[in-house]
Amino acid sequence: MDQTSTIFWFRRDLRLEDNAGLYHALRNESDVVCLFIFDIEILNDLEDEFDKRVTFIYDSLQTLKKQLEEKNTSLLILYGNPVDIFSEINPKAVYTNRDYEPYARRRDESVQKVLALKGCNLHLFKDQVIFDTNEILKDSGDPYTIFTPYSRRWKSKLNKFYAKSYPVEKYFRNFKLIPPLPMPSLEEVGFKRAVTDFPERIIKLKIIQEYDKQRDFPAIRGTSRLSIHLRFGTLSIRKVVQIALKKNEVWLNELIWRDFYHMILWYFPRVENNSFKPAYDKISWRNNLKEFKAWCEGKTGYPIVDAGMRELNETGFMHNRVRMITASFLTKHLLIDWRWGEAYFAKKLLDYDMAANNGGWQWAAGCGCDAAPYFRVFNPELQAEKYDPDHKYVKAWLKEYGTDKYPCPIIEHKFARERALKVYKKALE
DNA sequence: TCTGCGTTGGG
DNA sequence: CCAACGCAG
Repeated sequence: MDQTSTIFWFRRDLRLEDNAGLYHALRNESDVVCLFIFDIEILNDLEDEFDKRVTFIYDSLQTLKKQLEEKNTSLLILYGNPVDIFSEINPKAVYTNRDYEPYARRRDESVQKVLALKGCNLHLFKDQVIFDTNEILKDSGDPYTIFTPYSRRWKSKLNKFYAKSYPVEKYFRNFKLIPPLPMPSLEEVGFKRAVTDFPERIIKLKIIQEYDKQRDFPAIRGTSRLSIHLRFGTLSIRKVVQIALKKNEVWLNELIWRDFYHMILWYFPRVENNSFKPAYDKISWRNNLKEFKAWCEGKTGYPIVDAGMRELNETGFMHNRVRMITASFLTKHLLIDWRWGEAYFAKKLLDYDMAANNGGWQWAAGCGCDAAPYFRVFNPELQAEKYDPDHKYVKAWLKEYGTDKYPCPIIEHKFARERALKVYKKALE
């Protein structure tokens, strides 16, 4: 890499269209070379060599590379530790989009230092969210910790400008002209191809329009299923918000939750391993291994819980209503530490995102900012009656449902509920 | 040299 | 959305 070239570093923004950092790189510089790094620090923690998300990233990179090669440039794909890689090259500048997770912040800080020694700047841009962490604050300058006032401020600040797409195409001529580069195989980065159907990268307007009426019924295709695309940036949040603004305010709220949890993780990175409300770390979790295994495998004897876990295990997806039910069951009925459940979802979810997953789990366990009150214990039978009245969802995922092969409940609801209230209360007094 | 309006850039 | 800029008149 010579000093006349500028690098655009792709991370969780795997698209050319409406990409903030890429736009700025191409507008400010010439000879822009695109780079992706299979980050060994992240990949080493993935246990399953058939990890579906690595396949998704790999396929997205192939698409990206092809698009770039149509423009007579290419995508440089490396494998290793990003700090080591940047210490060995000498570009004019590096452009990239901001990442809010604790590991990513440490990594980017180290990369910035390594580059600074060579007089090279790392330019970071907001791309992942509509409002950056410092753009929605209370009058006091403090971050919000309650969703509703945050969302009010968010909505009042939003205008056409903040949801406007970046016209990246205008500057495509500033890519460095290079012949196609070789692409490492999945095996070379330590993985094998997972055979899975990934949700389509299509915003179905009919579903969005009905979102508020249908989103709670897991048997209905009532949610957008865009989460994986927002996670890896194969879709731009601005594009999605433009549609939400026109079509459905309830759905827009879900996108605001996403900004909210990114902001929370940024200002309170300790939530990665700790309850937002410290008192909740005094709960004496039972952490029974056998019960945890039953929950993971979808063998608790509560059909709605088990169906959700089977859906997760088989597809890497779980309907949001069922995410809340399974999380409530694990933390309240079984009194298993929310971190165990969070880690299991992190391993399995295609759309796994630390900010959203951690926020969701702390919400369910009651220990999060603006969480469900601890005495709200979902009754899995009532939830099923309400949201899966004709058992369509449950039957779709539990082939043994209704037969004598289906297990008896591993715990009785009324007993579990009272035990949870007692244990929580004791920790909080 | 002043004014008005379409275009562009900011994030 | 709003400010700055450039060009026409």
